[in-house]
Amino acid sequence: MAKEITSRSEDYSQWYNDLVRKGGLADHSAVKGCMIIKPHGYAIWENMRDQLDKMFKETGHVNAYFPLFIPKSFLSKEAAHVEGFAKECAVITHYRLMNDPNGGGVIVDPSAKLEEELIVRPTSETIIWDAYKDWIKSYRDLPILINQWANVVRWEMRTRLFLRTTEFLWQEGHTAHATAEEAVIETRQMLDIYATFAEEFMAMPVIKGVKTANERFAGAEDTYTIEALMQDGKALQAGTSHFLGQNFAKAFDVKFMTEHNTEELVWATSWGVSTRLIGGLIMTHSDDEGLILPPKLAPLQVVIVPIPKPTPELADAADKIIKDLKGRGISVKYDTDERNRPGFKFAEYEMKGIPVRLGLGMRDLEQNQVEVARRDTKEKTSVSLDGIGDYVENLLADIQSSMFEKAKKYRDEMITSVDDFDEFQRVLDEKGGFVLAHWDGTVETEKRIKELSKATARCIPLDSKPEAGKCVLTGEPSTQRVLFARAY
RNA sequence: CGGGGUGUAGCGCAGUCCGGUAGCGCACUUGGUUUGGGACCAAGGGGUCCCAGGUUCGAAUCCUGGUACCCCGACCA
Repeated sequence: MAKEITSRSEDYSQWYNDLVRKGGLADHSAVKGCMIIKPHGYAIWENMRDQLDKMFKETGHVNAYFPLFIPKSFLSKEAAHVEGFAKECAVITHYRLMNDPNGGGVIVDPSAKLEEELIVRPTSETIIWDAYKDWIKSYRDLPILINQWANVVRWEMRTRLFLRTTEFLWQEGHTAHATAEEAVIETRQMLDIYATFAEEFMAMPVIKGVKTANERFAGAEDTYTIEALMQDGKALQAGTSHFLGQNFAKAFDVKFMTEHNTEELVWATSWGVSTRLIGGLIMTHSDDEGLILPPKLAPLQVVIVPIPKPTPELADAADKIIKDLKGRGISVKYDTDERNRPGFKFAEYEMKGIPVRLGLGMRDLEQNQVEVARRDTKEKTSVSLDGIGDYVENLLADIQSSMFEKAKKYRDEMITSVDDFDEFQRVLDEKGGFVLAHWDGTVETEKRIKELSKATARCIPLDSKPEAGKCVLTGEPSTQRVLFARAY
């Protein structure tokens, strides 16, 4: 009728687009590859942001803000970093417009050319380390544990709402340490925070691991990642935490005096997650009826729908429920909109992924009960109004955990160990998901595997045990299995 | 950046081949009847047909260029 969603089986990409658009999360904007994040989508981001921010602060981090524009010369100071980002930077060349003397609106004023061009940050390591150079003189100035919430721009060739947009919102942590050991601990700590956030709040199971050299962040010594699996069997890199070694300290000449009066280079980390997480959230849980949101991140957790329409009696009953739920910190709305009938509202709230719906009509009131519908399983039950608060509170917790369990069961079933390349290819083609395979550790083999199978090395899982074996492609010796998948 | 597709009312589309002054469904407005899973009847309102140029007496339709989005590849969070 009003809003049809393409089914996942028919066209997975179109299903995703339909959910983003019809679920009210985002729209395309007038600028290529950029999106308008609409209130429902932005509210999810705000919930993610607030929770992560809390976790960052609990571990001693503070927020700051560095500029959007970076002098072009900064980017070229770290060789690997330039290599990684040069191809996707937006460049500011002028600072003024003027009326077109030939008519036809405004043109760039050729006399307003910048002495040094500016780039729009694709990430902020360079401008931050240029500042750290002045901030860090002594071991007493360390560590610096700064995070910033910001937008960044990466001029990608192909974009998809939330998953890869030209401009996106994220947080980037940038820390400076006196020792390598401390920086590594920080890198791993932030990876753990991301994993905890993904699993406990997004209900999205992830595999923690370290990236292969080929997949590593430009300028990092080691890149740690959390990898999630989407319902179509493709992997999604959901967050990364980098041990940057002394690469940026060298590039920006950031040294400090130790307590032994020696001069040493500073050790660094950076770590980030972005609005891409929203794409991961959608593709982990949602179904053909619309979004399914975990209660801990849902902009609205409970909606009460009067049946067939609002009346004073129903309003009284709803008020009592609202008071009870709000006292428990549960967000709830009583839908008094008389333009639509209940059936329409049911479909609409299902589309938007509201975890719990309470259907309240006179028939229910006469029996002192309410109809409770959970979005994740679409189960409906009638529950006594006495103790409804306890029931809903428990139900939300149950939805949160069962969404995680369901996603984890699927993910675990989609991890396949393979020992020869035919099987490697066949599993990817017929089943999808993660493939655990031996690899000889060379970039050449990794690239060859990608060419042949479209699958990339996602990570070397942190919990993997050393295991002697032979590379799935070359037969060369290998000491452990690596996680491969086709990825977003 | 290559290949394919699409752009017409808020949304989804027909009309384009074969040029003649724009239509359907949903949504919207008004009135009425309805109401436990996307209500029904009636009467209305709403359009630079993506943009710019060209051909023509006349262009949504033909030609040229541009632009945006979608799908598939190469590059990436």
